[in-house]
Amino acid sequence: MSYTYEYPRPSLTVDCVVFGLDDEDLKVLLIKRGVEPFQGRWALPGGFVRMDESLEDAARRELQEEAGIRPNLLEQLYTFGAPERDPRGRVVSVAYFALVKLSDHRVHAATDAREAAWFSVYDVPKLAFDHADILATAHQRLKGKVRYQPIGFELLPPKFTLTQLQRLYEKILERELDKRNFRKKLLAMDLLEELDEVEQDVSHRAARLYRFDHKKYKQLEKAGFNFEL
Amino acid sequence: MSYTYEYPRPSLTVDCVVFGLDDEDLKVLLIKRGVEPFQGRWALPGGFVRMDESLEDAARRELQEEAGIRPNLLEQLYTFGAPERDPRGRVVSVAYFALVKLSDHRVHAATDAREAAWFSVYDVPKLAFDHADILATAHQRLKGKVRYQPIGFELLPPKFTLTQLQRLYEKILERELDKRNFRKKLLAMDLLEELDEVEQDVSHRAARLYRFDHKKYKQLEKAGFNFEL
DNA sequence: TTGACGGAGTGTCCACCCAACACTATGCGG
DNA sequence: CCGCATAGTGTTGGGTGGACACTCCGTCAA
Repeated sequence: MSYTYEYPRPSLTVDCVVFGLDDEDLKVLLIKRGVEPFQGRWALPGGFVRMDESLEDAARRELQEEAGIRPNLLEQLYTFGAPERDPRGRVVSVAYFALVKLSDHRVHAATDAREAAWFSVYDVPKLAFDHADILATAHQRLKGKVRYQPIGFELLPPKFTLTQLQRLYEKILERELDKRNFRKKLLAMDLLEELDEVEQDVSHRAARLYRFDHKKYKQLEKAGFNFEL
Repeated sequence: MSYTYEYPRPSLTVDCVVFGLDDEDLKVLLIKRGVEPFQGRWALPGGFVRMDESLEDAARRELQEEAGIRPNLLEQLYTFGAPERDPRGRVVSVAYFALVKLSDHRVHAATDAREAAWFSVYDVPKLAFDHADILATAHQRLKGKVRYQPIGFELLPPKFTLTQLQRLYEKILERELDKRNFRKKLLAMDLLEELDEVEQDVSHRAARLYRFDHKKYKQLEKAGFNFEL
């Protein structure tokens, strides 16, 4: 089977930068390449776009196939099209940006046929293609976006403590925040539902659990409310 | 001449949303299509990406060819890849966002071989393909971006009055601003060079001219300064 | 020449938001 | 029951943003 065109066409791929958060660090999902080029090198999950699927569908499909992941948040990041970015020829890649709750996915990624693993974004091996550029772009986007959109919650379990949330922001923004000011601000937004539950299995006073109220956020957003910091 | 591949490939195009500003309104550049599909319909300037040029180079080339325009600012906007967006088959388009000083380009665009014209963004004819979506995305980006990056200056002549600048923001943001507060804020940023010149040919007191200091902005930006509103 | 018109240019006050800052409360474990 | 680790809680001062109105100046026409 082959396909013939009157003019030459680039290949089109999608690549995904999937972030997760655990107790130590902000993590990114990588796949070890099984074939040339860059065989054995770590790379972002991704692959060729099929003719009958949208770009976002392609990204979701590749994540499902390569790592068994269904992200909570998936959005287009940037399209990388430098002529020499792939040694096989002209390949243009539409990069996507995804956030997952690591607790849901830690096992999955490691047990798939292909070798997949979470790496700290501060300690990433040498990557295939221009994937280091893509990762850097995504990391920058995360740092910028987290401040004015409530996407941090996509990285936490559904029920979380305010301290967990604060740690999340501290890790992503790479600076320390004041506990009292942080709580004041978050609670004042009225986006967190205070649960009648506390965290379990801790050897000290247990903290109260909260849940992010997506519905209320959508309402407030329509009314012109702006999440910030 | 023909090109054969083992797997099918989408076509890849770039489309450009070029904004300009004149005394009345925010304008966008459109080209009248001379061929099917959508012959005679207005569309964004754009075309196919060549195998040896980057995406941005393709966007610049198309703008030059179709409208004789070299934009002051050109950045990638979003990639549109819905399977049915082009009746000719699968065509994925990388959209670019551009700003020009209309005074430089008003004539050029109208005198080129192809029919090109500036339309108010509030009164655009029915567009070809999904170009209305692309335009809407670009317009939204402009509104968002203008508030926290000093890109408005790319729409004005090199020397401008504070009132012109204020009108620009009012048109883009679609709300009125307070004159004193606006001046206070802009001048406090220390990014405008006060010239020893005033505007000419006005039938009232002439306003002082200013110039945007790109060099100083780059310095301040490195030092962590954030332009805002 | 002078008066009217049109837009240029200028300062203050108040309300709110943000950053800095330290102690008490509670539950667990030894 | 005592120590430890983390939870949880208010006040203050400085700075910023928004509201607000009058005088200045150059042109043009009577």
